[in-house]
Amino acid sequence: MSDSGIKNMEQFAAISGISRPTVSKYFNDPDSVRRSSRERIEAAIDKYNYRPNIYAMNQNRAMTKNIGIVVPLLSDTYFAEIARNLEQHCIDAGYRPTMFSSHGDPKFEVEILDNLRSLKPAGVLIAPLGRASDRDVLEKFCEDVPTIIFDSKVGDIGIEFVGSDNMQFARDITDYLCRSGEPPCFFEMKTPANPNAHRRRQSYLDAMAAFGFEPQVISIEGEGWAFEEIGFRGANDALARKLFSTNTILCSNDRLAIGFLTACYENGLSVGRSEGDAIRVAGQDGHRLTRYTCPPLTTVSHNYEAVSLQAAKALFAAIDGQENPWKSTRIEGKLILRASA
Amino acid sequence: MSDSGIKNMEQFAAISGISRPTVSKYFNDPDSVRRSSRERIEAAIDKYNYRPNIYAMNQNRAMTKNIGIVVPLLSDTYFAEIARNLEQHCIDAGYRPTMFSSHGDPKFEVEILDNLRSLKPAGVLIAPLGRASDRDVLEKFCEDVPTIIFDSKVGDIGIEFVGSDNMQFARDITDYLCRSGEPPCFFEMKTPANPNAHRRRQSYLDAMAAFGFEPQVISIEGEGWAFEEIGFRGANDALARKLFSTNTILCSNDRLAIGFLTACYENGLSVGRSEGDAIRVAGQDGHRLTRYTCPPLTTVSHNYEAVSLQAAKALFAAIDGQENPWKSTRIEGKLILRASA
DNA sequence: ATAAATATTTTACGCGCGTAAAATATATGG
DNA sequence: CCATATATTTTACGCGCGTAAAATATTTAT
Repeated sequence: MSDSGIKNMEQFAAISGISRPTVSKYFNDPDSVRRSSRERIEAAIDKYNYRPNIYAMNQNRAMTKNIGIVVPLLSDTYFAEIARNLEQHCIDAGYRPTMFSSHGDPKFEVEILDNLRSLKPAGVLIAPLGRASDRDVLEKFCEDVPTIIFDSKVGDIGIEFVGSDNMQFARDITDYLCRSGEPPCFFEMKTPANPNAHRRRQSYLDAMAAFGFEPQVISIEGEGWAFEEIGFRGANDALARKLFSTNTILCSNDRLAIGFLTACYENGLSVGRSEGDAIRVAGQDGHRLTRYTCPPLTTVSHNYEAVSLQAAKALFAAIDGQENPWKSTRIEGKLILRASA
Repeated sequence: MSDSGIKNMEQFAAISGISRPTVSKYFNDPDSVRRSSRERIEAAIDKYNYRPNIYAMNQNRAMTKNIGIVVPLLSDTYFAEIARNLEQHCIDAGYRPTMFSSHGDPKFEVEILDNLRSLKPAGVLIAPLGRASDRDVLEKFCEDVPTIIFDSKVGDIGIEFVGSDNMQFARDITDYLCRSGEPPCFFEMKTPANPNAHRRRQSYLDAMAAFGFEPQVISIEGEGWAFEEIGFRGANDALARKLFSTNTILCSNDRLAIGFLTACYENGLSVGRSEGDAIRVAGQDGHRLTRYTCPPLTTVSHNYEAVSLQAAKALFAAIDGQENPWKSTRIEGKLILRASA
């Protein structure tokens, strides 16, 4: 019960006693052939376990069922989670998703886009690197292939943009922190990889201004994607230098916050919102593990499901030929109150 | 500067003034054509930005440069990390790796293997689901495609097996824990997804016997891959029922340990090896974030680099035609002492 | 039962490229 | 400058499959 010598559809059709094109039709839609043909083909499949070559199939197809999903870094849990969601939606809708990671490198991003053309995808869902992306290449790609941009907006290209409302994230959590204790200092990377970081900072500044509080932004050094380590070092340094003017820290993202918590722990600072606690720490993103930090981290979670569903549906609609005007959707996150703040 | 109407190598060759097969040769090895031809081709590439279709290329190639990398779950950081390593080795060696995730589902694993045949890979690196895998399908696949099995051994199939020495992991850390304090209880899932869990338990039992200590295994309920949650609930339950006979817990893996730490925190148990601490907790795997738990987690880390390098090299050798007898390599992990134990 | 309408299968060609074998161009030796 | 050896390029065909258009089978109407 495996590939018993049958190497292609030609041979398979021969032993089935049916012409190859009919077999081809069967694989594209089993109901498109006569019942008798179908039964003979299925009997042969059971017997020889034949499967058509998916790449050859797509070679001369008018429209493939392929969908490319591209994210900056699959090892980042946020992207892994959203990519996983998108993948599932594609599968449920009968598409064949393939995932690609740019590894945080614009060169890879361009290469992936080039390779994607070979796949002849019906559509593509991409979270661009952001400011590091080769904008011209991206734009040209969007002209040629139905593409949804998600997470980081890059101009008004593609079918539409879907992402989280990062300004709302920072606004809501700043608001909460201001009302429940000392106003927060904002803790971020000086040169963030993702453009959303800038929106969060700006929104923090706006929210603080609305409250009439003096904002304080601590921008730490660090390159790359090892955010926990960067946050840990930055926090150690900032704590040693007593840089924080209040006892409340809002981190630009959860991974920085995780590093921050570790620094607090090692400096003997008890984190939390209770009487005896020395410092409050909050993050943003709704990272999987924030429920399991010590203490559990207060954060604003992306609405992963809504973002991925909106992006997927928009792509499917475009593939189905619907011509909608370009639009940008930013979905609200949800404040998750835990012990850390 | 993008695809300016040129849709295939035929057209590209025409405007370059060179025959298509020569262009084909160029893309397979730029030095295999006359310098003058090469220059004309490269000028045309600059001008029209043409790239051959990678899937059509592989259609009738004697040997592709494709390598498939298959893991049970890309969202698990251990697999994400090892897959990332493997991917890099493949790229460095001039291969084209493609990553696949079985999503913990044997059906997907079989489907991936089917699709992989369409890719005509030069070789495959796969971490099977383990006991859930369809063994017959796997075995048949290994007969047809040069395959290295890593992480979980399934029979003696494939070119060779490379994994971590899980028995050494549990032995060494049990040894350490016994020497540095009370002997550990073993905390694990009752029905682990990965067969290595059984090796770790057995090795714990052996090590305890060697010391003459009474072993204690706490096997908790829980299905799926949400290990932190499973560990958290199991720990809460076990702590409430005072199931642990000593103050030291060795978790079967780091993700369970992360959940365990959270349970300790919420139960007011201070974790660590200092005088005033109530409990010691250790994990196994060397999960990325164990450095940033509170307290940082003592664990045994996989030698990711050695495992992935050995697996990749073995595959490359097999692809190059070297006929080595089947072998199994288990690479030692490294004890990482931190504050939790 | 027969002609017309409809469903299904075949024929014939194409997709984008690799690759042996044949043809041609360049290099080497005298 | 010509013959032979060698480096390159072309010719011709194949890979595994999709898809219009033509051919055939089946169903429906009369």
